[in-house]
Amino acid sequence: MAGKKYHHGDLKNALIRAGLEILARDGIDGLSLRKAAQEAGVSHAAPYAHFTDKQALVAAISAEGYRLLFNQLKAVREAFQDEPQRQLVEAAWAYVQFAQSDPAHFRVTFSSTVKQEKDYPALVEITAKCFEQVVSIIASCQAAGVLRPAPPEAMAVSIWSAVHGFASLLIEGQISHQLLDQMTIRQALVFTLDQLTLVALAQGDFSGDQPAALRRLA
Amino acid sequence: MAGKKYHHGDLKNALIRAGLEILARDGIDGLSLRKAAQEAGVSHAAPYAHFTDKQALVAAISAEGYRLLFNQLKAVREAFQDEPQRQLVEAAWAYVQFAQSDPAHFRVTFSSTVKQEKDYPALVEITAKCFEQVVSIIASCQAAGVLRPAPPEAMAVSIWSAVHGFASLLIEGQISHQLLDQMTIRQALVFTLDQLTLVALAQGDFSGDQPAALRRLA
DNA sequence: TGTACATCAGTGAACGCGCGTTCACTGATGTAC
DNA sequence: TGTACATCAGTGAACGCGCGTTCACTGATGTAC
Repeated sequence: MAGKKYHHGDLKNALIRAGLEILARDGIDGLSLRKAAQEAGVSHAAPYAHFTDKQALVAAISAEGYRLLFNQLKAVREAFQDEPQRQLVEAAWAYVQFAQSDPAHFRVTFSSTVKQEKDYPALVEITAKCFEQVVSIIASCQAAGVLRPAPPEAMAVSIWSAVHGFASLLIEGQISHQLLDQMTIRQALVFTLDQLTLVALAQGDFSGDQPAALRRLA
Repeated sequence: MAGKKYHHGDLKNALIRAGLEILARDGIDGLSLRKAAQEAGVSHAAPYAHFTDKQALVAAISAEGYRLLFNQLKAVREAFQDEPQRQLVEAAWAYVQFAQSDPAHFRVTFSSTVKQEKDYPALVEITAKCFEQVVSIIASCQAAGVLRPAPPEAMAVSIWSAVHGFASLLIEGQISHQLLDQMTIRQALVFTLDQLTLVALAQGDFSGDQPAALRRLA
């Protein structure tokens, strides 16, 4: 769409996309406004027409991460409308896949460096929308007897903690290779969720042979 | 012990301590070799006599974090020798308190920036020792019927994920204020652990009024 | 349809900064004799 | 006990770098008439 014109046309979004590429390629410490400008094919001062400072770009990138996640969570809820326990598994899996596919973006998204300021209402809003999706899934799992009855916000924090911790430890390379030799990442995730639910998810899981994997480990 | 002598005497450890102070004060991006040298009262080139590069100092600081945690886990096991479920709660609590009391050190400790290299055997070793402590606690909980029977390494990953996730979300400011107004951090942690155990921890918990807190939320 | 002009997204030079790292050096320490 | 010397932990100047941010500017765009 945008050629080599003087006016770029959609530089703001181009800078966000550039930032995502830099994160994927160079990691979190490699992200700079100057590099984003260069990646977008624009002089290093141009970004200041669209972002007041570096933090504003980081906030936009973080919001983009939440937006990505929100869309996935919504899609999962729609795809498995009457299967709350499957919603739970697939939502968690989407979360872990986000972390795996772009660890630096995942880290930026959930880091607080930006958040404490209230200067980014769009970020706050999409964060809240994400959390609502999680709470909805949790509530429907409780209604279906998949999760214990308890205040859904509290339960959401517990489940989210487990999934977020799993994703974090995974991308930081902290999960023992011994374990990952014996089972797939998805199986390890479902095993973890299984500890939190009242019904056995693993047997209903689509990858099939988790019990065998566990037997091998024992 | 060390005055203003030309030879410092214990510069290596002084640099690690300096690094910890900088982390606490300026956060992860504020950590530099030059600042650590200054904080230790030494010229900015002096650290190179003890660390080959910046990464080596970071690795040492990470190892220090694991050492801290290891000591706490060991102390918990010794203090509650025949109460596995209390070991579980107090170990998790020690972990969360580490994160809360020094978030930047906590992040550095569990970040992989360094770890992939095998150049830091001391770091790898203390990491493994920490994980062993966790596995031991989990295994004794299983033996006591507090946790379901399953390969303890797999169970350890699940529990660790939940606790690590909780600690991470907490220090990134992601846990809803609404929830934290209704219950203490310890209560929220115990609630989470409760979802993972076969017996109710909350009632045996020492802070007492968690059920009331939950009732308030509902 | 054509022209004057306001708007504003971009440019490029310049600023000051802190960083990691190297290098020739120097001062203190401790050991061999 | 005293002296020569090797060792090595520290110094301070210097390197090159990329960064965030500002500033006077310029070129393209679109609107009023």
